[in-house]
Amino acid sequence: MKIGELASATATNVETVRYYEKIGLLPAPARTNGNYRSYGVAHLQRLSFIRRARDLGFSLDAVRDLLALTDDREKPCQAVDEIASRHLSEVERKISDLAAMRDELRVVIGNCRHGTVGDCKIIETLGPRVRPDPK
Amino acid sequence: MKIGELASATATNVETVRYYEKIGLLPAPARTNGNYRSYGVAHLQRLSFIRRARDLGFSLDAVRDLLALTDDREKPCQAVDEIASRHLSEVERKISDLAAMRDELRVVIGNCRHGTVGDCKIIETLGPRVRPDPK
DNA sequence: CTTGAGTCTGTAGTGGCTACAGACGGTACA
DNA sequence: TGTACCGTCTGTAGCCACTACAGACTCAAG
Repeated sequence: MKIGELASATATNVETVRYYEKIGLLPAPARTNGNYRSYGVAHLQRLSFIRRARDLGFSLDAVRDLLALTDDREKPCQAVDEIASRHLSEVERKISDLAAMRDELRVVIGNCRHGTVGDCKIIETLGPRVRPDPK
Repeated sequence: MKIGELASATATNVETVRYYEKIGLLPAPARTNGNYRSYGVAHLQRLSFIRRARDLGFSLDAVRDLLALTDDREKPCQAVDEIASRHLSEVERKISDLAAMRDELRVVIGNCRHGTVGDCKIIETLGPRVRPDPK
């Protein structure tokens, strides 16, 4: 399988595949006579795993850890659970941060009376919350 | 006001203040005899605005646009409203992306039977969804 | 035999900072 | 007066996870 086929089979950019190889996430495949990368099923499986984990928001470091764990089938699953759970809390934290942003943005936008910038409530709300001379 | 005071008054890193100056977001201030940056109230206000907008998730480019708008008080507020509204939809999109991730992560983690990696449902769920030989 | 698509390596850019290194300024205390 | 120490200065490099080239090649179709 050539890199373009692998890439399209996994909905990945060709450049990204090469990047994963460079950072050691995907093993370097054999080469054809013309020096083209030649991938097998194992590569396809591994890249699919990586993509799916990335889609779920795992960092490349986390993916690396997960991949390392899959190599030893005897290890307890706990380490995997831990990585996933840590990531879940991270995602939940991001959601609540964004939800707070969203609520505040709605208030800000809701105040807009569509006049001029001079009496724009959005600008005003964004504007300086200056503490009176902390010095 | 020295850079450290400005920074702590706005909960910003000193490096970030200098970075904002470098990219033209914050005007270069006067210097003292010893070549220290010397800020006035206008800088404090501008940086407060920037920080608040950043806290609400606006990109530096959006902040730049907002700042440009605040300079002409006669302009209609519509442009401001547009930037903010566009940003709000962006935030809402991110929230729903993350919520989808969260839901899927919960399913994945919920499947964990705490055995060994060999029969780990997390790894399995993450694992290759290989379409049978697309060639 | 040419054309065009795919692939190769290597480097640089993105956003928004953050982290140094190495030199200089300013102040508090001995 | 020395000295210790903090803050500040400039400039450069690093972070994440790619993405976008440039310039050279391989290969299959017409």
